[in-house]
Amino acid sequence: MPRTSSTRTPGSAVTLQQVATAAGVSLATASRVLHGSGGRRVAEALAERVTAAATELRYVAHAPAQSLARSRSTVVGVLVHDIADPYFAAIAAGAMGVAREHDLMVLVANTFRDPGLERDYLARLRAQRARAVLLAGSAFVSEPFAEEVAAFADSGGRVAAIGAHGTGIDTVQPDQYGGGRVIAEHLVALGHREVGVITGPAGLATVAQRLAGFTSVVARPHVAVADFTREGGRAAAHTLLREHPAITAIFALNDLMAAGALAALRELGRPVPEQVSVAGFDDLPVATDLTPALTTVRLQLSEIGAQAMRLLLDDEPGGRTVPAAAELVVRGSTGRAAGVH
Amino acid sequence: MPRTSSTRTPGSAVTLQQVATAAGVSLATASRVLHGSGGRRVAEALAERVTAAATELRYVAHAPAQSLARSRSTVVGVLVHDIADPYFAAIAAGAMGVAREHDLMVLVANTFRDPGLERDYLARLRAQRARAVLLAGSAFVSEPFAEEVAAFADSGGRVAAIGAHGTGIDTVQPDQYGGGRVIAEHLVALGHREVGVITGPAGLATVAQRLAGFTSVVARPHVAVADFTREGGRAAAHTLLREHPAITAIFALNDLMAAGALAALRELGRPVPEQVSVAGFDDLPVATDLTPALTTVRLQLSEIGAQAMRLLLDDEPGGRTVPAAAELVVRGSTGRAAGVH
DNA sequence: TAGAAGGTGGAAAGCGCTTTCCGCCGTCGA
DNA sequence: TCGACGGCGGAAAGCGCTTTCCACCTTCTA
Repeated sequence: MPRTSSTRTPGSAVTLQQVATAAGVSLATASRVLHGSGGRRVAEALAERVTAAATELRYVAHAPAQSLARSRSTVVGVLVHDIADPYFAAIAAGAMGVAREHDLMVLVANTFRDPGLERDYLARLRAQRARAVLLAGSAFVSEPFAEEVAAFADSGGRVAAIGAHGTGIDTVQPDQYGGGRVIAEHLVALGHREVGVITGPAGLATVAQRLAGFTSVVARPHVAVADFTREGGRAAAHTLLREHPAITAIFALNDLMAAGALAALRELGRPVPEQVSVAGFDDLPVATDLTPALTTVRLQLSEIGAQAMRLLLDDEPGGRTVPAAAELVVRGSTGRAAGVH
Repeated sequence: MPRTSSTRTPGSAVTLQQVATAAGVSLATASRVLHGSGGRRVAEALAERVTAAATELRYVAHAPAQSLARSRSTVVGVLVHDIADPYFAAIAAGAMGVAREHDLMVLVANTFRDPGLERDYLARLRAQRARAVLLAGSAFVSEPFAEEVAAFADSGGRVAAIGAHGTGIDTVQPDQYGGGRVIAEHLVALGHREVGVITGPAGLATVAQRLAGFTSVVARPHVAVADFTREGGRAAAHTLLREHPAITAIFALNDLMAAGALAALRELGRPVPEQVSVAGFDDLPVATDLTPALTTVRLQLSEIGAQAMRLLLDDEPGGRTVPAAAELVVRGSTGRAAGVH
């Protein structure tokens, strides 16, 4: 009888049957003691023997078998474009905190911004019978993806998203529009009239919303498209300043690109904010460490991720929308427009 | 007969039996066609009927059932202290890239630096029958944790770690010692004699190694302990400068703390590097955006994560050690010691 | 004192797959 | 012409759990 951990056969895990045998009870009893969801009690004496045996043997339940028998798993999925992007990392961390309160494990699907992979991962999350999936990347609004989302929901999983998404699913809606607007108002109040905007890839919902908020105040900014990375922002800033030398302010649609824009201005020897003001969006931790510190819009990303996970896990009917604030944070990178007194 | 996706009963997923019935073949045949690992072929005509039915019904295999039957799962675990920390995010991203090449999903366990949680997650990863687990956090060298690692390996899972770890498991070893040494040499070459070091929590292997490398050159630096965060670094820098005003250089054991140290120096109005030089470790993306840009030690984190995942997934025997380079990157934050000409 | 009611342990039937057998059929060699 | 053999589809036995159902043993009540 394998009693101590040193005598267990390596390579084969301990089963509940072994625990039951070691404790001298039936399989059913052992199951009731250790995972007692049958809603039944077991006599104290037996229960103790079982837990003792389980501890002794280092037993942990075979999760796949459990999922099969209970037809519900203990994993949830989080779909992100790129976990190395601090924006997604913060959301994921918030979501994970809540998941852990519910004793769930988090399967992170890193799509590398590939729509095909996005679908694929969603299908695999369905295969895993993940209880829920959080679409953290502002997904491309493609037909096949929407179908895959529907299939996931059909098979009994819950879906929530950050930002705008189709019908029926829960969403946490950061006030992207309001954030864009408040940055624009801030720049206008400082006297800026020639303004450049560095946007991200078209088709991303967040991009459209932030931009719409901004243009609701500044009707016709000069626009350059970049790919939501620091390098993209740097290149776009160069382009913008070359083609429109009169620009006195640049609004980058996220902080990463704003960091790139600051780098570009440094390279050009144009002082910030004396000659050109720069603003970002997200308020990533890096914003305070830039020079000058970045004026931006604060999204409480970790809390947003947590909130989305809460929506996924309470058992209310779906289709809800929870707003999340976007708050202007003024730091040193914006100032009065050159020539305005 | 539920033929189209619109007539499927919601809430209950499609099973292989349903696909088989729809295709007019047996369960076994359907299994062979769709997941054909039995090493057997099926006649063309039948195979086509089966795949057609599967597509039609949007069938995806029940992964837990598959894991149970095959007694091997398609998930791997990655254990990190905090996914929101760019250090771990980069490692995780690298690991995920390789996992995806192998068609594996990644379960990310965020331990929030809690040793208890670390153990707990490892047990749950074992419960999931994760094929392998990557210990990305330089784990606390605690006895119970080591036991849990052994239990995981015993039950047939592979284990790899970044940085120093017990026996038998694969490890990727960034040259922490060498990195610490090279920073020290750099500072000494610049004439610094009074040097402060901001270390992390004792018990972290990386901390010990980086520090050891450093002190192999600078025997007795002034040491302040912080908790590996920007705020910790900032506070520690203040302490260091208050207690040892003669310090002309600060080495923070990671870039996050170095960013904090730079902030502290800004607050004190001490110019960097004219009065005080600052160096970090890791070369996170933020390093180039600090002012002045940070002198640091480059670790190719993403590649390190990828390499570790490769070790986990090839089928070579374990216990290997793969070194990873640590390369000095000199930027603007270090300069000649004040008073040295 | 007997019968009902309530509590507790165990046997067994799945959960959705994989995979080993088994048996059928057609082909080929002697 | 007949037996051996190879190829391929299907039946069925698990994989490790959960949970229903049944049997048994105590109480408690009339």
